[in-house]
Amino acid sequence: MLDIKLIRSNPDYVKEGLKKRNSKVGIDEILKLDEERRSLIAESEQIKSKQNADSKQIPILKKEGKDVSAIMSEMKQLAEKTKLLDVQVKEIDDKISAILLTIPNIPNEKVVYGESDEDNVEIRKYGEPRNFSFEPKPHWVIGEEKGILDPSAAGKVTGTRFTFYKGMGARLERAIMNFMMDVHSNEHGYTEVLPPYMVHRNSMIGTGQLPKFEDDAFKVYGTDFFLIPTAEVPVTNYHREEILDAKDLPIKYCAYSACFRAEAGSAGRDTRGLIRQHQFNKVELVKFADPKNSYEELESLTNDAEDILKKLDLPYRVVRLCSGDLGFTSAMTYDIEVWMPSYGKYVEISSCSNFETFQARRAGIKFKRNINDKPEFVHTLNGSGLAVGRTTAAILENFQQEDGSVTIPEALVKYMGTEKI
RNA sequence: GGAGAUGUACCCAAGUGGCUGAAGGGUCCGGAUUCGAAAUCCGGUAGGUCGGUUCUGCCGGCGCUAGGGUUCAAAUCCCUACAUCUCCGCCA
Repeated sequence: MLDIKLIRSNPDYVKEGLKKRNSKVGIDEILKLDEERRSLIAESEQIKSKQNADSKQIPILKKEGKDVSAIMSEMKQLAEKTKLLDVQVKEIDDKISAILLTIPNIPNEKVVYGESDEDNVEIRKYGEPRNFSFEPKPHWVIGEEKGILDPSAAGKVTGTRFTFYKGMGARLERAIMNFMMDVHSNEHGYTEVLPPYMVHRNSMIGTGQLPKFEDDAFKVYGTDFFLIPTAEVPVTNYHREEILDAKDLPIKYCAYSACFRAEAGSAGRDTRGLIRQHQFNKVELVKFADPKNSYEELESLTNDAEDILKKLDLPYRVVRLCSGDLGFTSAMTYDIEVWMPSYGKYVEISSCSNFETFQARRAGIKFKRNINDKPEFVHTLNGSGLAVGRTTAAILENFQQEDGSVTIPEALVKYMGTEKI
């Protein structure tokens, strides 16, 4: 959510920023409503001030034995008037916030204009895609041949875009999860969190999944809960409606969770394999940072995610998303893309973003520099550290051998208890 | 799922319709005492948010878990929701 005061005081800056996203939103309408709102508030508060002063007289006059019926009936009229005004203010408030909730974040100035992921800017590359001396198989073929991935059983039990992992496949997924959590909590200084997998509507609004993207989420029938699309939602909302202490910043959490996405609108894409599932595992990194150094925190968060790929010897590159590919809530995002032989290209495995105050304002997450200072909104950041299913896929594909086996990256051997599968 | 209790500021806590935006503690800040400190004593502040403004201040609205309602007037009465605790039931 953008700051209404920013829109009020500098509408051209806001419009300019949103133009990058080709977003046509009602800034002018907001300005009009805002003005209307403030004039109604002024009127209502003036009356209330009189009400408060005058009704204090009532008990005093009563005590003196005077007649208060005249003043009481006058107060009644005032009360009716303010009630009416307050209803109008509420209506306008609702309209304003409904619009505000659908306005995307303003991109950081470093974010270049672009239409699609084609225009993303490559920042750096690590490792080289392997030259296979044989025809490499896609991970879904490896998975089927080795009996470690079974999407058709999941189709029978649940439906499309679900997978059973089995035997060494299930163990590999679990090994990767544990490895990632250990690295982030032991080496990178994140506090481990295991969050709820369901959240209520306000949490989804807080991190920006709602109200605009309700079709992408799974709603739990008969409740007001949503299945989390990412641990970002519960973990960021962990500090909702709080005022944090500046000396505790940055606060850093890592969380494993299953993630649930309806994937509305991606019918026919990535239909095979682990790339696009309704349910997948992910380790998420979340930071609450001082606005003064949040972009440094974004760099280090991205590095923390990259470190996993380095330790696993997987080739990857980092791109900065252009405005057209940037998520609704983000001011700036680095995608980390791992080399996926079956796709013949780099595929997203992590998305690391700085939301600046966009989520903090929605979720009410503030901090104070000093005890007597006014609270300010924190900057929230997050990134996958990493998507586990896609990591499994990348390992199966990148480390497959001609004889059909898959060697296990050194760092995972102790978690797997074997050097190859 | 059933029954009951509770929800007041940073923490504890008083308060059943009007002079209570909130007693009293604690915390915190300043001072006295002391070589210094502890203890003690004196004094002071009370969070947040939305408006206005002649803007490092001042004025006003809201605000006693949240949302509604009754009333000229609500922390106080009524309704709903949520959370916490205790007991019962069920259960990994």
